[in-house]
Amino acid sequence: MPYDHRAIEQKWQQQWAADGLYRSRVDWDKPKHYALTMLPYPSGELHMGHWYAVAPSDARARYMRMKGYNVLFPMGFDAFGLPAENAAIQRGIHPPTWTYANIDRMRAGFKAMGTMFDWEREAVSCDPSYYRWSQWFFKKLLEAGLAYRGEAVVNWSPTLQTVLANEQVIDGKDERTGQPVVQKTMAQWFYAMTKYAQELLNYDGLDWPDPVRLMQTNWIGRSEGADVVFTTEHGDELEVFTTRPDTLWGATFMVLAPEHPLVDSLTTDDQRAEVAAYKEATARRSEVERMEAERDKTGVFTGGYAINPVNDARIPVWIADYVLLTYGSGAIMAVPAHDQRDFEFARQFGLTIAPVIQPSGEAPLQEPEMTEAYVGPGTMVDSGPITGIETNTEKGRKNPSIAATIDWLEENSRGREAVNYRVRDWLISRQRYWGSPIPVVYQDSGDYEVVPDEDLPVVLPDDVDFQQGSGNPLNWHEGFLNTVDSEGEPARRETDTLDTFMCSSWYQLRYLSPDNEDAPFDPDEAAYWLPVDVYTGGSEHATLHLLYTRFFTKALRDMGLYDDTAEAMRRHGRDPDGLFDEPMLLYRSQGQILGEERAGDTVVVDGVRQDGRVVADRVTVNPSAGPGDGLAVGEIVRRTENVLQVAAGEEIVTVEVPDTATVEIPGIPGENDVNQLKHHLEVQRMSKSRGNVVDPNDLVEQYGADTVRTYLMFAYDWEKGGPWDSRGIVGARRFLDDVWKLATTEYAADSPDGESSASLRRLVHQTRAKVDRDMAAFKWNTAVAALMGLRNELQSIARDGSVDPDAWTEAVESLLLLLAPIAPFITEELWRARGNDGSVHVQSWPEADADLARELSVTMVVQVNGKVRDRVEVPADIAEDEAIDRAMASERVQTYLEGGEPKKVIARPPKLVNIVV
RNA sequence: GCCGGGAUGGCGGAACGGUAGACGCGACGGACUCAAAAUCCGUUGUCCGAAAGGGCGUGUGGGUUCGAAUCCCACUCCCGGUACCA
Repeated sequence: MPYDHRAIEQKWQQQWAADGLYRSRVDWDKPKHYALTMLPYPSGELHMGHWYAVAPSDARARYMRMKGYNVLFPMGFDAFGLPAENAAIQRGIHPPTWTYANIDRMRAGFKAMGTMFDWEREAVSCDPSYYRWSQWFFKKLLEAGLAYRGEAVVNWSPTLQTVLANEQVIDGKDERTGQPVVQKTMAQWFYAMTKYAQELLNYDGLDWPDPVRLMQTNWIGRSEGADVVFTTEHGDELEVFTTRPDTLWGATFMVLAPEHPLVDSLTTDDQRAEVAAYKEATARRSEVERMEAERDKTGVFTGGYAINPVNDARIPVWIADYVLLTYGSGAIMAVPAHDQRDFEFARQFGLTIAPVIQPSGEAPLQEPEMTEAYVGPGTMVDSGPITGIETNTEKGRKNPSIAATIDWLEENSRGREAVNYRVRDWLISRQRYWGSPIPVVYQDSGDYEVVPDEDLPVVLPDDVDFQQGSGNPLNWHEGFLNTVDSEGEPARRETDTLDTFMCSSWYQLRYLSPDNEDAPFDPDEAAYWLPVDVYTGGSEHATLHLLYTRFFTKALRDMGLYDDTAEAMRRHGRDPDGLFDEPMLLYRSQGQILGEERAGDTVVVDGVRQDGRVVADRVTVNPSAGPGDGLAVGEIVRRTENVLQVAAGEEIVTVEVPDTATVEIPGIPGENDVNQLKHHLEVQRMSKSRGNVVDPNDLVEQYGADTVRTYLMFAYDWEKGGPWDSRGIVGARRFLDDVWKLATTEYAADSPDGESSASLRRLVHQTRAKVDRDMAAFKWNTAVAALMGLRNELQSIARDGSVDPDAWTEAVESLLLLLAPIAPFITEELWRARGNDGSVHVQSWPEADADLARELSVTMVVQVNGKVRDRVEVPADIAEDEAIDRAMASERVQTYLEGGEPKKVIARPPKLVNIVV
């Protein structure tokens, strides 16, 4: 009976559904395990990246189930977002139509993948029954003072009169029209995430990868220092945050962000034109560009002055784009002698540089000889009350000069100790249609009111017209816009929608009771399942999504939204203390599957040169063509629609291929067109626009889902990812073919012997231990490799019949059980075909017996000066003396010793002895 | 720019500071076959050597150590994030 993956996978998909094998229900008598993997955006079909993320997570959930846990492993869809609107605009498909069709395809894909998702717990974020609660949470946050209306800049396209996503802006221009984009300030909604900045720095009790914690810690960016109040000449207060208040006496100018509110009043009439021009230029730059330290410093003098509160010095106020309004107070005091960026700025514009630290034991700093800012330790000079105090490189109060300055500032009411965070409040407004409406109405007075609970959700209207204008169609949907406030007075609805990160900040709660109409989640379910025990997802989410969801959990806790859950926990004897501080206890991230590298076609182009490019009338694919065979000859390195970039020798030639041109591709029969020309692909992220997508459906059809799962888990270090290789998959299929044969062929014990049987049992129990360890640690590739190793051994035993039947059966059934989480279909079929009762997936995990796994003899390496010179078989429990004797007895070692005594011997029995001569 | 990660045979990848290259792909040789595919058996880092054996070898340059792919310092290139892609 051959291995027919199509029949088997169909059969078990249906049988499992019919048996309800993957329903997960609260059972207080069993330990729970909430396994969660990031919900996908429904972009179309499942692609290789989804398989790579989800199949191992599914294997992990199955493993935990076999380990005896009651496992909850749900799936849903993060269904609001930009691509649906793009489809609407470009192809005229309505966002919900497009989205729900994609969800149907992807759900079917996950079933074909063999996942153990409990589909009765599915949650879809664009469904009104879901976003009703997103809106409700917004209300709660607003009532708790954690949501507020503020101002923020957006990418504004003056041509389209619309707000663009960062992704839609390429090099300061709109990607579709090529027209410039400017930064524009708008009133928008925020969550006060900075209130939780300090708590978010704490990872106690969390098993999260160090790099993720580091990135989040850096993202939050805590710095200690002081707030110091300067005054303008008009008497306006101008507060700055500084980490080096001790250098206040060296502040020779101030720099404000160009958007700072005091810029206009500070600017003198002669500087007004220049300042206005600079502000406009800044509006065209992105934040990343502004922060590039390598760039030449730019800036403009406002003409205004400020008074330094420590010495009443009158210092000029400049504006420069390297100061951001979003960090600190949007203004800095500049100490060019001791800050490199300020130093460069001062040199660029000829501003005063005044050293206030003298390095210890070095020549004193002197102007104008300084070539860079001095940031080392020393003694404070020319600094009024703190002159003579030592300074080191410590931050905050640990630095004596800073501590002294803070004390002085506070005593004299000129400033105070302060902590500043780089992290900003969470901007949740999106000027988009395809998102959850923000449940707010605006009265004629300009005041706003929240929509009452009984009117939630504010439903997103279906009848919108994307063609009528550009941007958010809610802006001119009269039926949506016009409403009344609580007094029955006319009011206008908020047309901004919620950031989709908000939907994904609480979805783990909705899975607990997706149909609940009374609350976002059922406290009785939550009491059992929360918190998430294992979370998996892409490393690209390390800062944004993972910080947002941590913030959200803490906010919910503080708003008392877990109180009922805690109560239910107590009823069941579970201590709720600390269980609502963090959403996910353990997190692991997987890498990305990149596209397969591919050479482009070598083409011969004939046509005419025109405006620096070639307009082709004939393009012929010819791998052996050389220079001179046509107007342009070479590999296609890039193709965008009908424009080719051809690498003709050193030069890249742009070739336009009009409809009238002839395209000849010898490998493809019939009439050819420009779309069939292959261009060079680098190893890079798979995406439709790059044309390097590998469709898993084709592979499932050809090899089966089990093979695709096994291959994806085998071929990469899961946390790293790597480029797709279409050839390697046959190895995974061969492995499953071999497993099939081993489990279905009658074993003939022709010449059983005790030693071979014990040796096989040793390997089986070593493999059990290895796979157990690897699966616990998400090391899928080495787990599969260990199973392949067992396969190899069983194949050789099948040939010589050297073990007794019991040892054989134990080995084969161990192989099936250990493989079950990875390849659920074939193992289920084989398990039952061998006459076992019940599903392989509800069996107990085959635990290793340490005694049976213990190795009796070991190959000991004998090194001379760290180089391997001999190997000897020794008992695994060999003593150190004995190991050294055995090593010294080696003839090979003796030739290196040349009769002398070793200088030193390092013994690490039973693996190694190193003899130094 | 800034933050985080990575680099090991022809390829994907293994290796508690202790035998570098497990496992797989590919390639090569052989068996089976009229032949091919599939399958099975074997070889496969590289150089010198008939062999025994030896030299070299984990992105680059230095360092620590009896011993470094692994730890430290400096660099190069690649990937992810950079707050409106999700």
